[in-house]
Amino acid sequence: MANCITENHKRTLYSALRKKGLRPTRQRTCVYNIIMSKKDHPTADDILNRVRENLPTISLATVYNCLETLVDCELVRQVNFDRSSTRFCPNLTPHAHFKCSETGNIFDISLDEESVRSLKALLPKGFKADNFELSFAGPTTISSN
Amino acid sequence: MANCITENHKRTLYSALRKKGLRPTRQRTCVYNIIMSKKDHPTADDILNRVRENLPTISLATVYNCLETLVDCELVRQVNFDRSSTRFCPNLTPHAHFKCSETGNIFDISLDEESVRSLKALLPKGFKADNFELSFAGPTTISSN
DNA sequence: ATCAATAATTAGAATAATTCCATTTTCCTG
DNA sequence: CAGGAAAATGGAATTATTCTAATTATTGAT
Repeated sequence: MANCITENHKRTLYSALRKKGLRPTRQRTCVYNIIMSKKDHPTADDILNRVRENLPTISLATVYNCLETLVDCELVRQVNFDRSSTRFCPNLTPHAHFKCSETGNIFDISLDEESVRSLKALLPKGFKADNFELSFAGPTTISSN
Repeated sequence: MANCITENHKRTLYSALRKKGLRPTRQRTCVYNIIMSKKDHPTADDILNRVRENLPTISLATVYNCLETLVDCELVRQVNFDRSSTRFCPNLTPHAHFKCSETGNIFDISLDEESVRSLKALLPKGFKADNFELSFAGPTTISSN
């Protein structure tokens, strides 16, 4: 079953890479699988540690390169909270983020089409949003999503 | 007239600082005035350069210290776009930001009470937002606000 | 006004995250 | 399977920011 999911991911990854004339390397595949296999928001360093279980010699620079590629191919998303390390997110559906002020946990807050439309409607004439980022911070009683 | 505004700011600053038992130093006053005197989104480095016209010997560390103090006192706001330097914002009213993908210009998009309420209403039960950040990116035909 | 106590400023070193660079390795094509 | 392009690698470099230890400024009490 886990393999099944991975096979699906493989196809998604390969076709997205091919579309841009990029090669499906072991490193890219592994970084992508690691991100897809856990619905959280790891930093590049987290990802390095997880990937090293499979590819012990991968370097941090390569992790950064792979992540840049995956973001360019719109296979994963980048999330920034203030100045802390960039985090990476497997969720491609429209959503906001909530960072718990007590635990630091990050939650995806899914947004339906209507909410996205009303968000973009906040912009006055002359502004056209290609993308947006909405993040909340505060306390929560929820401990995981 | 410009002096008038500055006098107003001085009062605001002094009382906010006093409330926290902090001293109104020349550096803090100058950094605050510089930020209030132009409705843009300068980085710490921008602020250093502007402040040095009045206080040629101020150090970058002091600028960072002053900014931290001003943010703590809720006299100015901090804004982050991706990983680029933190920017500072004199606008304390509820607003979003729009970053022009062509020029890099940053615009404040003001939000009325109703919009703020509907933003916070996007959160499911169990989440309580102390604050939020909403930023858009894309092209615009507007050249300055 | 002066002084001591405390807070703030300063320059430069240190840190953290990320990017750059030069070299080596891998992958694809013929 | 050889040659060329792309990617991976380790380490150095860069950028933004914070820390540190020494100096200076501010304040409240005399």
